[in-house]
Amino acid sequence: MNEAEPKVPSRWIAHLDMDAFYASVELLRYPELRGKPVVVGGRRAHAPKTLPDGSRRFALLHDYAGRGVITTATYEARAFGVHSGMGLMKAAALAPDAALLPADFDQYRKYSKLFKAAVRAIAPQIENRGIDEIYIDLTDLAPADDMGDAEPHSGIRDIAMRIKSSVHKATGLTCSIGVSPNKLLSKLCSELEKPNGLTIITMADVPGRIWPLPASKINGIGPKASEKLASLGIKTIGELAAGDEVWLKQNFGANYGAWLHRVAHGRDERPVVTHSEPKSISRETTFERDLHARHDREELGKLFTRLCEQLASDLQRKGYAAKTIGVKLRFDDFRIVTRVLTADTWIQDAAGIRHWAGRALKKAPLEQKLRLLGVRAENLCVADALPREDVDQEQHDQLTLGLFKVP
DNA sequence: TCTGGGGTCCTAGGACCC
DNA sequence: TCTGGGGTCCTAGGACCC
Repeated sequence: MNEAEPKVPSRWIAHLDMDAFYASVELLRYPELRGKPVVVGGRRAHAPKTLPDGSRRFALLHDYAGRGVITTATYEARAFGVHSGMGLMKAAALAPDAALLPADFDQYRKYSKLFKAAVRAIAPQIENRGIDEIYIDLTDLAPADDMGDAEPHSGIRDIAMRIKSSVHKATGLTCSIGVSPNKLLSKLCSELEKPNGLTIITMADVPGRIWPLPASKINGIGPKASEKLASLGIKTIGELAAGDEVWLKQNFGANYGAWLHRVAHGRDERPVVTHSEPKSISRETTFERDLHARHDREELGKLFTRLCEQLASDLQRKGYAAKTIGVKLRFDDFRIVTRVLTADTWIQDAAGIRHWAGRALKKAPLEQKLRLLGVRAENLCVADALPREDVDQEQHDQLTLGLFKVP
């Protein structure tokens, strides 16, 4: 911390993370599962059944067969070593008796709106980071004498406690909050006392509380970068901070190397962005079994058309038209290929998406069996800002378009 | 029996225009 | 005739995040 800090006004930024969000929402519905290992994931088939006596029967992890992954696990389930992203089949070997619930995104969106509204009523400067996380700029709410490194930040602690209590009152759910001068540090420290935690740090705490953490905890240092860092003898954020900036740039490129050096010292000037427009909207599906473009042509054709219809409905519901349509394929060996095409009109309807996605698909190699098919709309614009005649509404003949014909 | 679905951002090469 | 920038758009892939 010998280098001069950038001359920016000091800020108080909070990162709020709902505790085991999806699983916790499910426990509100099924309180009898409280205290037990529960995982959320997979598809519809395993919804709980209500018995004649009113009690409920839950699917267990060891009964699962398929390609699903864990979306969230309760802390009781995590104790068995399962975690989000893990395949359900693998998780079943670790925690066979854990209850398995299907994800119910409508319900999670409802609780997401509730907790965000509760926070907004106290602190309106909110940046969405997905369904269960937000950044909050508390700078304007902080007492003037609470800025800087002076302890104990009682004013900012009061505000954070009020937010936590308001979220709990609105949803019955707990969250963890980290507060610091920037988004990077707040994200790191919101995790330090999970669940139901509150952690406040300043730049002076970086060596003591941040440097001992693994470098992979930093948002933006994923599996690849972590592995490369480890191969260079760097495991912790402190070791990264001790690395020479020129050396980091040589190993990771000018941009990423400079960024690594900055974040290791806890520096981050990114603002809290309270509004943004989507850049792309997509739909994709992993098949129950791998499919071949030729042998399973009929089945693929139906799936392909359905994805296009779902995407069109998403676009229209959200009020966007797209100029670029793409497809995504995942082969049986997990290799991913994408192909996109930019149209000469704005596209919003299923037939238009099907037409351009079909043309994009023709550019892709299709010898290998497929595991996943996806359709994506990019280059979006707000549809009602467009002259009506610029939106392509003509009905394309689905029988003659695309590779996967529909019977 | 490995490994979902929805996103963002960055890089890099080629086309094309001035 | 040859050499050469810069800028923008399009495309493909990949890392990363929730």
